[in-house]
Amino acid sequence: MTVSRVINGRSGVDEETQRRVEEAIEALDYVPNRIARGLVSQHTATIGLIVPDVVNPFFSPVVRGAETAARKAGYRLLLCNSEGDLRLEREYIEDLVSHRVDGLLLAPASDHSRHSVFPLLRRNFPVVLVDRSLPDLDCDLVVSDSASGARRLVEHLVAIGHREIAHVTDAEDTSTGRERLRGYREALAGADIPYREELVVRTTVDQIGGYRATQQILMLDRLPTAIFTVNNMTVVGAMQALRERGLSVPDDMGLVCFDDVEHLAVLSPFLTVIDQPAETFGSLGAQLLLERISGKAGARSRRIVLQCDLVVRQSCCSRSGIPRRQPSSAPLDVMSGTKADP
Amino acid sequence: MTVSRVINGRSGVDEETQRRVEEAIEALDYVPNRIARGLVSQHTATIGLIVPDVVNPFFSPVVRGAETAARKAGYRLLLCNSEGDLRLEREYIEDLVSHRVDGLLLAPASDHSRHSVFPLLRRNFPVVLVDRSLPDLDCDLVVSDSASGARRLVEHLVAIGHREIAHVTDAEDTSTGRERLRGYREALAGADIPYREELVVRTTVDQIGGYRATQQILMLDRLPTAIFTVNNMTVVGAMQALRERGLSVPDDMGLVCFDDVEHLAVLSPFLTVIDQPAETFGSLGAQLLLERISGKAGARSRRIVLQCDLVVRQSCCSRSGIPRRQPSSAPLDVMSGTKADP
DNA sequence: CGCTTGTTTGTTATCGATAACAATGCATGA
DNA sequence: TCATGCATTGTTATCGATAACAAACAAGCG
Repeated sequence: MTVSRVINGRSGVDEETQRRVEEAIEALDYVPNRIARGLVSQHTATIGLIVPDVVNPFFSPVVRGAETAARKAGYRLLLCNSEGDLRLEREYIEDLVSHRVDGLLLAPASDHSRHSVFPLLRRNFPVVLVDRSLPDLDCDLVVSDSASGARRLVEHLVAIGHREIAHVTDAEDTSTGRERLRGYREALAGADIPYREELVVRTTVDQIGGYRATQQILMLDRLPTAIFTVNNMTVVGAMQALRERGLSVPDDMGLVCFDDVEHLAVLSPFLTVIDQPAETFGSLGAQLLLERISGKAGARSRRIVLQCDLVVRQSCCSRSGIPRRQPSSAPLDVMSGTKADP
Repeated sequence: MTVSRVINGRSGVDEETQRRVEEAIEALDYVPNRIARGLVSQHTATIGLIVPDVVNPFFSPVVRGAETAARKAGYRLLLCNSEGDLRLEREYIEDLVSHRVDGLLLAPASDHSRHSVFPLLRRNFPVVLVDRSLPDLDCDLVVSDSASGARRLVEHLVAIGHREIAHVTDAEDTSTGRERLRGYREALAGADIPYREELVVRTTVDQIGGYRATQQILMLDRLPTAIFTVNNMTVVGAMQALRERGLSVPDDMGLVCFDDVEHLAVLSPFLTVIDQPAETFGSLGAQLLLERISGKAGARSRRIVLQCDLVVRQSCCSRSGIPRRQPSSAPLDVMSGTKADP
């Protein structure tokens, strides 16, 4: 008990005793056991974070943002990679609850994640969703304005002359996919361009999905002049499919997508994209979660919608007949559209 | 006690009782507390992973590899971002120990991390280092053959005609920096090219460091024909500095580095690099750690050195007078050097 | 019938930290 | 001298799960 008092800096310990305790701690390499402390205090100072994939350049900043915010508040982060798999996601959730994390930050795999999250909310377990919302679920969340972003992206394509724009999207079981599709349709409608079913291809939102979807688009009799893919992984697959067919971007086909990639943006500023504030998803999400954990949050759920930026580069604006924004000759041109600066 | 027996599937419980317990568990949303279980069993089934930065495209695969390997063995991962900061790293280590993680996977910030790690080893606490080794420390580790990689990279530059090759390296307090510098010198020596002090610039291994170091190189009276940067972050800064000076890669300056970036490799296969098996660092590191935790490891430390691949693309081979490997005209050329395939 | 054996369930103590309370020693003042 | 206050230290019980052991009861057997 006296040792406990010394460690926690409580008053009422003789100076001489305190010195002796500190000596003993030093001599024995004694480190207090936070686990045991957690048993008493009923909180672990740990939060869980589940993302589909840390390697995805959208999610790794989310992870960093969350980890940094958590640490600054004295919390630790248990990281889980759901691989976008519902079963795995559910296992992770159960495991985290069993580990008594104080709260959960979740980037859901799909709408079906709802079934794993609902029981937590019913028990008043602190949960904050990031990136995607879940239908009919009243829960704190941080998302971006996908519809508006997609609309602006497609409006940009239209403004520079594209009228036949394909869209690679997901299986329509994610809020982001639905919203981006909605933005795409709104932009088309706003420009009096008819919506053509065959130009919208649903797929898994990974590289191979983007590849296959683009192959399917390239089998159309009348090819579109530009492709808008739903995220940064699908665009990679799309690029591969285009290359295999000998199509160059942007000369033969415009290509735009959601999510910027920091590295890429500097080394090869090429893709025109909608840039989401990924790190903020993590830091703000963690902040909301910590507020809820500490009871500062109130009963009402908070839904934060972040705005994204349209970053215009060169991947969609040099089609024959469609003027480029900049002449593309000198190597210096590659600089335009760069975001980061040292 | 009977409940405990049911949960752990032990024998000696009446079927009728078992059914009643299960009903109660269901009705009460009861979830066993692993924390309390850990108090008894003295292990948490949790490992700590400290990396300088999850967003770095080298480290995010390390994290994924470690997380996946850990999960498959029933372990969880506490992720920490040291930001390459020694103080923060030390705090994280103490915190993880205090949380009673069963072991620690560490990508050390620098040689000085030694002082944080040594006390752990003395207490026989399971530790595995990844990416960098620490001087005079007998510890399990997974690193790559940096010297050989650097040598091959510079030998390649020499083979295609470069003789004045600058090197952006770190403050010489990391094993990777030293080894890569050694490889650089060996390659020069092997080609009878004198080592010139002013062509080697030490810096912090981040974007801004690469930027400043390259600026310094560009202030030389006689410019080199190629720059070799120590990793994927410095190369980004180098690219920015080159662009600011209106120098094009590879026409005005060759540029090569350590670490490939998956995204970049497909979207814009441009940089000639040494590709390290990043994910394997994580998965193998976790495997070594789990073996040590379970006592299967034996007293001797295991030091695993992974080989890396030279990936030749177009960032160093078109200097006037230095022939390109491929003529650079058709868009299809951009495909050469691509690693990933769907 | 009494003893052993096996099945099932319940008690107690433990992990490590700590809240709540109890005990100890010493000094002060009535 | 003895009660009282104060500073300091020690005890007991607790968090939740479980190891080790104990108890309760039925069945089988000589």
